Amino acid sequence: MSDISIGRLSRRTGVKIPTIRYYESIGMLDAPDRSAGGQRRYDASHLEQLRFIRHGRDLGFGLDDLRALQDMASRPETSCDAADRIARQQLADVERRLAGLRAVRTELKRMVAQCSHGVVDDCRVIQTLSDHGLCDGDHSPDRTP
Amino acid sequence: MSDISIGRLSRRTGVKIPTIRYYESIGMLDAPDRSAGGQRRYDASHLEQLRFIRHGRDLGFGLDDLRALQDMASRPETSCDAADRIARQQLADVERRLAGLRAVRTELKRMVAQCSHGVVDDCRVIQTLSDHGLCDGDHSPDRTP
DNA sequence: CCTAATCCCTCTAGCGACTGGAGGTTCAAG
DNA sequence: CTTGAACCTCCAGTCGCTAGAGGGATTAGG
Repeated sequence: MSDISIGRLSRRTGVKIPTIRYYESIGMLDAPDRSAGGQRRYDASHLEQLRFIRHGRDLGFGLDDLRALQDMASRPETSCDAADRIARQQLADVERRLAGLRAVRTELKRMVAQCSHGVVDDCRVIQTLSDHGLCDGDHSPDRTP
Repeated sequence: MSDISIGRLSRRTGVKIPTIRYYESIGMLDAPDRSAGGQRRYDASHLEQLRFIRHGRDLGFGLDDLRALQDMASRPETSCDAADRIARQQLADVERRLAGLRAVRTELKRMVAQCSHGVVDDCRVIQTLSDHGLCDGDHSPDRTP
């Protein structure tokens, strides 16, 4: 109905053009109709769908989770327990990462504060990296797998 | 001198075996001597080097940064300004991500708290994802690029 | 109607930082 | 000397994009 080009859709959602095509290629976003010349023509429903994905990504959900949530959204009479579970999981994950990042920040701050701005041999930044014993040692990895 | 096998090195540093080999392949970790049969034999200096990398990774430094820091560590009489800059940058990055994650946590909490545990059509989790207007809207993306 | 500028197409390959598996070799204890 | 654990190489896959090459489509202006 609205006949939106991919560039326009990109501007309206803040999702880059290659990313939109990528989402289509992995089945996250419905394939739109094409113009006579083969260009993608989106409508309001795609806009909505892509905003859903974008918002979910911003909140840190993985594409698999979003697929599941999208799926639920399309069946409004089913129970939302699964959605709730996914969101709670995500929240727990975010809390975990926050805790890790806070510990990391603490150590980075100490490193930076103690740097004497002299020579590498006296530099707290490099000393700390070389010897974990110099720091509290209870900062968990930030790896976000 | 110490003749450490890769498995032992892995256990001592908490770095997985394939990761150790990967580090060697990209030139992050010095290639060790080999046994007569071609197996890697590490010594104390590798242990130290790998702990340096491990600790840096735990603090969220990228491998390129760590390469630079390692390089500096090996030239103790040079100025540590560059090291300081890298660490400050990393700290700024961590602060940015903390801010993003906190915003994300806030919205996730609201989503979860308002879920009525009924049917998808009334589920705040899915409603929020569908319509960004329902939330404050100022949570920045968590993408960690 | 024609042209130029802008947009869009597919396809392939790459990023960072690993992780895992297949299929084969070596080491160390008994 | 045998056995089983540990090691080797090579390749492919993960996640979520992102970029570039080499072309075709669309659209606004003249």
